[in-house]
Amino acid sequence: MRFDKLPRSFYLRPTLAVARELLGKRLVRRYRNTRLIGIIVETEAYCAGDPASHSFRGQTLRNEVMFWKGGHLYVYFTYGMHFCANVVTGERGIGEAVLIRAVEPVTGIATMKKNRSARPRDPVSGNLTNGPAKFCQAFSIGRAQNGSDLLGDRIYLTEGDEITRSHILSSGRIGIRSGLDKQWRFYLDGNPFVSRGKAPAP
DNA sequence: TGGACGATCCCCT
DNA sequence: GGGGATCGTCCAT
Repeated sequence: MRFDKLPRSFYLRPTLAVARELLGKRLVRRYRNTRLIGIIVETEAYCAGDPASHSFRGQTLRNEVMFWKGGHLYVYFTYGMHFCANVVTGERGIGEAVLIRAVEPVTGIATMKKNRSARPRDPVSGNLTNGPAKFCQAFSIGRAQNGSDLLGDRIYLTEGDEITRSHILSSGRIGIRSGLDKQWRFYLDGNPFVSRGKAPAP
């Protein structure tokens, strides 16, 4: 197989390294006898001691999965209507994760469009997965996927094409009110599937 | 038990 | 560029 599944050891490393190196990796979602695949093009890191992180005030029922061992999927519900998906990093009990903010659709685009077409406006491919909640909707990721093991067969990550380090940019994270000084958002320079979210001024 | 708010998105002006 | 949708979660009464 050309694109091998990422091993557990990939996730058990410093969160910022994982956030950067997730760029270019392929996310595979088995869904109704088909396969949805996207290349990760934008991530954000949420670390221990970080006031912007859900884990900052300790473990609760909601953020429990964030404290699991690296290589699990933490899915949360927000704004009364959206889901966002994170890759848990580090050892059990740490509480760190990487938010998947955008992917480039590769396989199963027709299904992604269908999943996104609950909205009246016809989604075009550039508007399918260029935001954390859009990606979850296109890939049909919701509450049932919270806690998924990324070393399983339903949702997992694989190697991708090599990404040149100089093609990776960083910025402040989007949509948060604290931790604005941290340049913990990573994305591929010039990739059209990166979200158009407004980054806080540096 | 209540209220404030959120790691967003979409539509309108 | 601004506001509304919409509800689970958490913390303060």
